[in-house]
Amino acid sequence: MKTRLLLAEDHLMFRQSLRILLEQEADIAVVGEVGDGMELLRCVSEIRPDVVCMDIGLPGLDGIEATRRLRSIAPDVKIVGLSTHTDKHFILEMLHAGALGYVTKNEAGEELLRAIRAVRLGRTYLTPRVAETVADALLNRDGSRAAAPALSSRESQVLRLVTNGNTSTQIAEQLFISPATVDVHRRNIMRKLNLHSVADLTRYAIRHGLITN
Amino acid sequence: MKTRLLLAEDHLMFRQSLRILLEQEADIAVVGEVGDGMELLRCVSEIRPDVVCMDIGLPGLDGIEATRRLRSIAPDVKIVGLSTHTDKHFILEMLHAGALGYVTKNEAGEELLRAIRAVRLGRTYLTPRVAETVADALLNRDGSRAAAPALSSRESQVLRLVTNGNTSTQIAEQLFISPATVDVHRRNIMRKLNLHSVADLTRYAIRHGLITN
DNA sequence: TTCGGCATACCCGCCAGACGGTATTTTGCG
DNA sequence: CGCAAAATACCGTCTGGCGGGTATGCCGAA
Repeated sequence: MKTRLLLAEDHLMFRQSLRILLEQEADIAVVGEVGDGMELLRCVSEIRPDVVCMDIGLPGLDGIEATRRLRSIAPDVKIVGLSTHTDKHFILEMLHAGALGYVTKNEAGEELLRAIRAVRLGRTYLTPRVAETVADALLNRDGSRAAAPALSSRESQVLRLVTNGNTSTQIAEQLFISPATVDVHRRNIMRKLNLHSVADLTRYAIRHGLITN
Repeated sequence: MKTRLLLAEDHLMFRQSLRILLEQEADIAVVGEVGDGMELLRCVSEIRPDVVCMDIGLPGLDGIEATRRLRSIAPDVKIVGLSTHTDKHFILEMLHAGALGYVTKNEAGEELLRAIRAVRLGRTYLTPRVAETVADALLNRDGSRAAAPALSSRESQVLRLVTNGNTSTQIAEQLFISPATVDVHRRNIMRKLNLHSVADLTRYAIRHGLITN
């Protein structure tokens, strides 16, 4: 019995070529392709795949949210996260949402095959590189916090102001606190998020909807 | 005689599967794969491909700069730009740098084949969607230019690197120019755009599709 | 109650960002 | 060919980003 696979990936060209790669394998049958999260949820009950390869960057409904919902409507469908991101944030969110495997697009197709075969059997599979990232996150003492490096409300506020182009002094004036305190907040934010420049912070803030663009 | 093709694409998995897709064609032979821009420039004189499929998001040396340099060291090699971006900035920069074709990853593999076959003959090929974007850009020149004064290609490149979290020194190393020059570029960018912090630049770059999020 | 997280605040230093000039070479275009 | 623009490069100054400490009071959870 072949593994029934569904590809959820927004880049058509990648999806097409990945399909060809996967169908060269004797034990895998690609039974469907979708290009966005809503489409995935609509057709999964009809297609009944064993495994879904889920890109994180899906339009409409992102891969993490799609995974969460897919778990609730079809708990026996196994999910492999597939992404360009090596960022631990994405990996942990994806696993927490219910993915059993995670592979980055930087890795060989062989890795994806391993992941598909493992999750098919209900096992988890992380590529060595991904596993390393997860291990690092766990060893950083904050096992629970590492998944969602939650900022305090004050820190979020400072982050928002920093990424809107304010200097520490300007922020201090707006919040009626000392510039030194703002500085400490910013440093704590950077430590928590493992980011080290205003540009990185700004991209993070936009990605997480803290500021509008 | 088959078209000798070289793939320059940083995501290994996409590269592998694209290779399989392309090699199903009788008139195409994939003669090499590289994962970054410097590697491309090193091996192109040895491999002597007819056509290079160039991803814009190459690490080390981005696709636009790699295209520019490739044109100077091997002018008879035809280049197809390949990117996730549909933004006119990227498309125009890439074409200006010397690419004959441009295809986005959102499109079918068939489009890439058309582009490869066209540029092999020295013709240009833009997918309909890309052509539309280019046409829009040309027609809307007044409005867009007035609102946002055009950056030179070098300036766009520096802006991209700055807003990706690089320091002037790092940028200088990547572009093989002096940090002082990078500094001048950044100041010119800021003057032209009337922006005065890295955070502002980053939001601008994201808003205008110069960098991904 | 003790420990950790949070918010507040300050010390230090280093270096990069921001902004002001000036000057040369290269290049694109009419 | 000649000009304008771009790209290259250096000279300053000064502020702020960034990271290393340390310390205080408060609060909630173990």
